[in-house]
Formats: sequence, C-alpha cells, structure tokens
Amino acid sequence: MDYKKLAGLLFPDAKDISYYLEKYPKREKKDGEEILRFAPSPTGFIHMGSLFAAFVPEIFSHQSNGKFILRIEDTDQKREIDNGIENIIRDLKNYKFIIDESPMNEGKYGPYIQTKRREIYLSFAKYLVSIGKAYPCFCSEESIQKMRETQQEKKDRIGYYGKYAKCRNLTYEEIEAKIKNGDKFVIRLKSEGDFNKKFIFNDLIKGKMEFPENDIDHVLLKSDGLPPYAFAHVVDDYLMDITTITRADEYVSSIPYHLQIWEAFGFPAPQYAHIAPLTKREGTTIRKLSKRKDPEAAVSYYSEMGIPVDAVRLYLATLLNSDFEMWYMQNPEKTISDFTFKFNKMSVGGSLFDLDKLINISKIYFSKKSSNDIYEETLEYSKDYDRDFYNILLNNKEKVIAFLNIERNIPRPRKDISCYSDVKKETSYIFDELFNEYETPKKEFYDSEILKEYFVNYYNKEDDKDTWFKKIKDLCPKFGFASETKEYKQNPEKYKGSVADVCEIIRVAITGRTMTPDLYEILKLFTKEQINERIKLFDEYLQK
RNA sequence: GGCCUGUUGGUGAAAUGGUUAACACAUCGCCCUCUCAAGGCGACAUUCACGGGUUCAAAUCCCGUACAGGUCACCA
Repeated sequence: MDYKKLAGLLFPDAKDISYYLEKYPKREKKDGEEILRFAPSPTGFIHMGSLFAAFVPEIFSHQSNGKFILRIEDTDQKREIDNGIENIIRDLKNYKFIIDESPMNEGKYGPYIQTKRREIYLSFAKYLVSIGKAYPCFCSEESIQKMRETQQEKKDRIGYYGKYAKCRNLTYEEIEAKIKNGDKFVIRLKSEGDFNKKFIFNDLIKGKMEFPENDIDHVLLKSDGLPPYAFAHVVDDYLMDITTITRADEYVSSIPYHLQIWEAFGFPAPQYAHIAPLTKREGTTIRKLSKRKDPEAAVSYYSEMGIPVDAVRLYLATLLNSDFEMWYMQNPEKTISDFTFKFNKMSVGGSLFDLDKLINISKIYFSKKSSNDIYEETLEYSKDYDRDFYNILLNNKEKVIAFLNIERNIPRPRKDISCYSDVKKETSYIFDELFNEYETPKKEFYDSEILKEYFVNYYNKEDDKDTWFKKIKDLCPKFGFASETKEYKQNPEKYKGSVADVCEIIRVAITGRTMTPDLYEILKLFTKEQINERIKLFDEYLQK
C-alpha cells in the first residue's frame, strides 16, 4: 500500500512534521542541564500527592540549573473542571514553585496546554501513517466492547492485537470508501511487538525491570482528533526537549507501549522516573492518597491550619530522599537547594503520608525563626483566616514579639508552635480579650492567699531572675511549702507542696494554664492592673 | 485472570554479601529544671512476610508461597 497517499487521504491539511521539528529546535543545554516537567490534568484541587509529583521535577531540574516546565494535559475534556488550570498555577505558586515555562509564561516551546496543540498531534500521527507504522481503525466502541467480552469468555488476553486487529488489513480502497462515507475513525499504532519476547527497561527510581513486548495496537488519535495520554506525552516531551520524564508509577505497566512510540518515530527515548504515590493508612489497608476520598490531603487544608509553606517543602524533601533529613539536621543553616537529591534514593514503594512528621518538621522550622518573622507571617496568615486575631496582632506588635522572644534566641529554643494558628493558642492568655476562663482543673493546694501575699509584698517587676526566684523561695515556708524541690521530695508529708507548686499557682492564676514559657518572662508582659484583675478572676474560679 | 512492583520495629526509613540491623518521629522511664517546652541518658526489631536454596558468610543473590499495590480504555 502507498502509505503516503493514505496519510494524505486521512490528513489532507496536516503539516509535515519537519515544520515542527524546525520550529522547536533542541535546546542548547549546558553540561548536565536537565529539563523536567510536571504535567497534571486540570481535574481538581492540588493535593499532597500532586504537590509531591510536582516537587520531584522541580528539584531535579533546578539542581541541574535546568528548566521546570508546567504542561496542562487536558485532552480528556469530559473530566475538566472550571478554573482547573488557574487552581494548579495558584497552588504551585503558593508553594514557592519556580516555573520556568507554563501556560502563563510561555517559552519557545508552546503552547503549554495540550488542547491547543491539536495540529501538532495531527501532523505527527500523519507522519506515522505515512511510514506505515499507524493505520486508521473504523471499529465502533461497541464492537470493541464486544470483542473484549468474547476475549474474556475465551480467557484470551484483552486488547486490539493480532487476529483481533481487524482494521489493520484494510485496503486503500476500503479505507477510501469509508472516509467518503463519513465514517468516524481512530488512528492506531501498528505494533510490531511480540508478547512472548521480553526486554529490560531501566527506570531511574525503580531500577531494572523486565517486560514483555507490547503487541496491542493502541489508539494514537481519538475520533475527536485529540490524542490519548501516551501519544501526547511522546510528542510533547520530544518537542519540548524533556530530558527526564517523571510521572506517577501507575504508568509503569504501559512502558512497553510508550517506548514503542518513541521507536516508531525513531526518536531516542528520554529517561523515565516512575514516582511511587503517597499513601494513607485506612484501617489495615494502605492506599494511594486520593483527591476524592481525602479532603485532608488538599493543600488548602494545610494553608488553613497555617503550616508554613517552607515546612511543607522540607517535608516533601524528606519524602524525596530520606537522607535529606539527617543532612539537614547536621547543616541547619542550609536550605533544600543546597542538597543534592538522587533518583535512586527515592522510595520504590509508596511512602505513608505522616502528619505527625510534618508537624514535627514545622515545629523545628518555627523554633529556628526569629520572633519578628513569626509575627509577620502570622499576621499575613491571620489576614486571610482569622480577622479578629489579625486586629489584635496589629495592635500589639511589641507585646507579641516580646512573648515570642521568650526562650527563643538560645541554642535550644522552644518548640511549641507548629503552625500559625498555634500562635493564637499560645499567646491568647496575654490578651484580656482572649483570656476568658481557667482551662485547668483545680488542685488541692491552689490558694489565693499566697498569691495576694506574693504580689503585694514580694513581686517586683524590676527584679532580676535570681532575685525573683529567691523571693518565691522565701515566701514558701510562710504557707507551708518547701523552698527546695529536693527537700519536698524527701519529706513530702511535711509540706503542702514545693516551690514548684507555688510557681504553678502563680502561673495558673495569671495565665490559666499549667504550661507556659518561662514564668519570670511571662509576668513581665503584664501590668499591675492586669495582674490584679487576674487575681480577682482566679479567686472567683476557686470559689466555684 | 495476565503482566509489573513491593513486603525491615507503632510510623517513616538506612543498609546495595561481611562486626552488637543507622537515623528520625511517636511512646515509656530517668536526669536537668520554678513549671512547661527543649535538652541529656536509657528502653523499644534475639531479627529483616513465610518456606527452601546458593555461599565460609544473606535483610541483601536465586526459587517457591502468602499478602499488598499498580495496570490491562477512543482517562490521564
């Protein structure tokens, strides 16, 4: 058969691929420079799993001084949702992704949205027809469905291959007649693979794998003229000069087919890195983190909670290469971009998404921050998520920063803040408008007399810490408390409690809690009037 | 069902044939400490899903079994 003539019949208007090959020349890459891409479908919000899938190519491209590209795979128009593309770009930007080329800032290799690349795919499909490696198929979806059923009954392998590939042997005249008749068709690959032969494939993450060759004549172009994923990714990744294809590992099993498409064109295939999904434990089973089933996986969930973007990125980095964590502990002043990540250090199975770990990383992040930065970032967060607290912050900058400074600029800072919303929880008692009740259960030794005595005759805001504490010790014996904790531990029956308990009374009376940063520093944040007011409230609380 | 891939403690994991199976999170105990947090110290896998084999030597290599995940579309 004259394949060129057939290609002309099928695609009278499509350009020759040489046009595109010239239009999109290979990039001039310096040594080791890698071009990677994130290619999502605009089908919903970004969740942790997709964020991770985007993080991988971003890291590997930028650590090689290469480019990170965002391409939108929207060839399945049934699944598309409104604002899908905008949401993806917004979320990636929020998480500090540096996108070198995208639908919003096109490079030389655009368009970056697949539905706008329709003519390109047509042209490339035409080329494969013209060299006899693809052919039109007029089988209806119903007849394919029937074929599948009979294959199932006969326990035969499912698919359009071998004797089942009816349209493979159509003559030019038959095809011409169907076209003239206006029959719909798809373009299929004319597979030359042999299912009984095996070949070795080397994945950057998973290593060596053995596959049978593909012998199924998969669809290259749907009847709407748009390509399914497999064909589109080959054409796009070739034209955009992608050096390494990163994608979810659900694609692994179609590797035999994908490699075949590269081969049919005579293009060298780039390297593939198949990323295992983030998983979640549900009862006893472990499954992939899901957009639909796991709303807590949405990145918006973490933004609302106030987990800092950088903490999330740090967590993603530890998921990427687990040795990053130790390196970062040893090099606390460095950042993610200083670490050299490796594909072969990535998890082959899926990693469990671990919120506890994320929170821990976030705590460390906060412990390293200056109080001023925390203030500013919390202000920014509250602006969107907590207007009331935003106003309080705005009017009390000095006080909040003074609070955050307690036990901060020391070798081992506190770690009690894990997200921006914690700032409110941690500071609430220093504001009269947020302090409304005593959260702790009453204890035997709670006593307002000792309190009054302390604040009238002992407490002086000007005292240094040693004097301050000595005065509390001096007060203890008057009310039957031991001045030394050790003394109390040795003879607990002789005392009502120890100096620690006296401190607790003061702490609870003023803050409502048993757990706060350094009491000496905390007291300094209060005026005399406020202290008197709190003592009054404490009295009422003890009466109840 | 076919094909592919996994399986190391409560969790994430390291180790790529060679001493007592790193490290981190969580948990528990002790110390320090005004309390809390942090920190220090210690406990937590006599063992790497199970069964065989190769080897002087196996979590690591091979075979089988079980379990788990992925995939088998004109979805990506």
